[in-house]
Amino acid sequence: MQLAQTTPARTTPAPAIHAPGLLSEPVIGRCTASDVLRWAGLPQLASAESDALPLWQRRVAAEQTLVHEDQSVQALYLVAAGSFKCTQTDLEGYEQVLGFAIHGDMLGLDGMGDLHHSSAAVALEDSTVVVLPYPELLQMSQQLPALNALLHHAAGVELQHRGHTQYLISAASAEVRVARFLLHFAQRQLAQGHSQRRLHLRMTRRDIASCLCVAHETVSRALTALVAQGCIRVCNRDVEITDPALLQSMQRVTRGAPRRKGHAQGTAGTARFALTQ
Amino acid sequence: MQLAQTTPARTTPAPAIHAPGLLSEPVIGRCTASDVLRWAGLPQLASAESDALPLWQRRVAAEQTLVHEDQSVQALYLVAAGSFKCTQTDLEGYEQVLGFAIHGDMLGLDGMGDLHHSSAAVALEDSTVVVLPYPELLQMSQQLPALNALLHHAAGVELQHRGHTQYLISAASAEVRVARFLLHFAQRQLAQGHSQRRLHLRMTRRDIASCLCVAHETVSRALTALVAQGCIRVCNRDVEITDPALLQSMQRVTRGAPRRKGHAQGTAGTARFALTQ
DNA sequence: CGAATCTTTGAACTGAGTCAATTAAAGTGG
DNA sequence: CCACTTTAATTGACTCAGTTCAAAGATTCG
Repeated sequence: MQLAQTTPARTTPAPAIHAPGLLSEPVIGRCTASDVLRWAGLPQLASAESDALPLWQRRVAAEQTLVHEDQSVQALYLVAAGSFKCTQTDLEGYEQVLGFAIHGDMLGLDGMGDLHHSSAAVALEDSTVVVLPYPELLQMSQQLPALNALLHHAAGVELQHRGHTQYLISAASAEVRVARFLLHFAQRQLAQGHSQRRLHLRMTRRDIASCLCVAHETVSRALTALVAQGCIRVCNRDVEITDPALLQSMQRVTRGAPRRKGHAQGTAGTARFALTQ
Repeated sequence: MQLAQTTPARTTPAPAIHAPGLLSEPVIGRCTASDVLRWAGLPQLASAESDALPLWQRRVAAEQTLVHEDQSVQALYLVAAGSFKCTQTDLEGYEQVLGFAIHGDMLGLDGMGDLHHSSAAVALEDSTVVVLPYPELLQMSQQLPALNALLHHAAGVELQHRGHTQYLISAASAEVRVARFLLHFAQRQLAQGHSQRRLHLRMTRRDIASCLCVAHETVSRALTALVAQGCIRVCNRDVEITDPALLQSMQRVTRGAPRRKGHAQGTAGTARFALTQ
C-alpha cells in the first residue's frame, strides 16, 4: 500500500517537469498489483493481497522521454497502453534503438544493476504506464512473493527480447532482417490479442533501421522488395502480411554460417527471381 | 542451507552426463553466499547470514556446455573462475554469440522469464561455477534479502551487457567494432583486477566475429589494421594495447547518424592514411 | 608426427551505405 | 481553412567495405 501513497503526495522532486492540468503530463489513474501481474503475463499470481495493493498510472505523451539515460532509478514502469522505444545514445550523439516495448513490457529494468538507467525510454504515441517506485518495490517484494516473481519474470523476458533483437541483426541481408522484424512484431501483437496479419507500426523507418543496424533507406527498399514478392502490403505505417508462409521462408539465410560443406544459401536470390513474374 | 544439500544428493536426474571421478565433470568444491555476493559486485551485502549459507561449486571443462538452449531452468550459475560464451542457435544451425561471461557474471538469467533458457552457455576454458538451484534460490531470496538483491543486480548488469553488445554492433565499420570490443574487454578485465593493457582472449576469432556480426576473416583483418596503426600488438590470442588513447579515438564513427549538417565522419579513412607511414 | 582447427592473407564480387532529389504526410500559424 | 514549414518516406545512382571463396601458415592435441 505504501507504493501508491508515496508516489502522488511527495513525488515531484526529481521529474521536475510537472504541469498538472495539461493533457500530456502526469494525469494519473490507478490500478492494482493484480492488474500488473496479469498484464505482465503472470495472471496466476494475482491474489487478494495483490488486489489490495493499489498503484498509480501515469500518462506519457508521444515523443516524451519517460526514462532518461544515466538517470538514477526512481521507478520501474509497466506499459499499460501505447508503446515505447528503448534507446542508447553514444558519445557522437547517435541514437541506437535497442528495442520496442508494448503492453505488458517493463521499462527501466537495466537500471537494476547499478541503480542508473543505461537506456532511455521514449513514448512512440500517447501512452500509459504503471509506476512501480523502486525502493518501495524491493521492500514490498520481500513481503509479497508475487511481486518478486514479477521482477524476475520481467527481467527474464527482457533478456530474451534483447537476445531476439540480436538474432534479428545477425541476419545477413537487410531483407531478412526486416522480414524477421515484421514476424516478431506480429508475434508480439498476437500475444496481446491483436491481429497477426495487420500491423500498425508506431515507429519511424529510421527507428526500425537503427534497431536492425541498417540505413533507413535500406529498410524502405527491403519493404518495397517484400511487397514486390507478395509477402506483404504496405501503406505508410500499416503493414499487412498477405503471405505469412512466404515471409517465413525469407527469414532464413544467416551469413557467416558456411557450416560443413552442403549449405544451400541461394534462398534469397532464388526467391527473388522466382517471383519477379 | 537447503541450497547446498539438495544439489549433490538428489540432482542427477536431468544433467544425465555425470561421471564422478573424471577431471572434467562435477568435481565439486564449496563456498558461501557471501563469496557469491562479493564476486557478483555486492560485497556490502555479505553478512553473517550469507556466511552461513554454503553453496556448491562445479567444474566445467573447456568446450563443455553448462546451460543448454531450451533446457528448463534447473539452476543459475555464477562464474567463479574461467570464462564462457553465451550463444543462441537458429533454425539453420548458425550459432550467434550473444556475449562472453567472466568471473562475477551470472549465467542462465534469461531463463527467468518462462523457466526455459533461451541461450546456451559454453565454457571457453576449464572453469568453475557456483551452482544456485533455482526454485530453492527463489525461496531463499524471500528470507535473505541480500540474495534477492543479488538476482536483481545480476539481471540489471546482464541487461547492460547486452545493451553494450548492441552498441558494439551498431558501429559502422568492422575496425570500429573490434576496437570497441577490445576496449570493453579491457574494461572488464580491469574491473576484475587484471591488467588493462595485456588481454588474453579466450575465444576464437570466429566467436568474436559472431558476437560482432561480421565474418571471421574481417575480424582478422581489423586486428591486422589496428596493429598497423600502432594501437595494439597481437600474438595469437594475446593482445596488448600499446596506445589506449589511439584505440579510444578509433571507437568513434557510428554510421547512420548524419545528425544535423556538420558530421565529421572521415575518421577511419583519415587515420588509416595518416599512419601507413 | 599427423589431423583438425584456427588464423591470416589474397582476389573478386556485391549488398548496402552514402549522397541526392522527389514525393508524401504531418504539423504550424495566420 | 489553406499556404507554409518540417519531417518522414521512397527511389535512383554510385562507390566501397565486407562477404565469399580459396589457399596457405600456425597452433593445438591426440
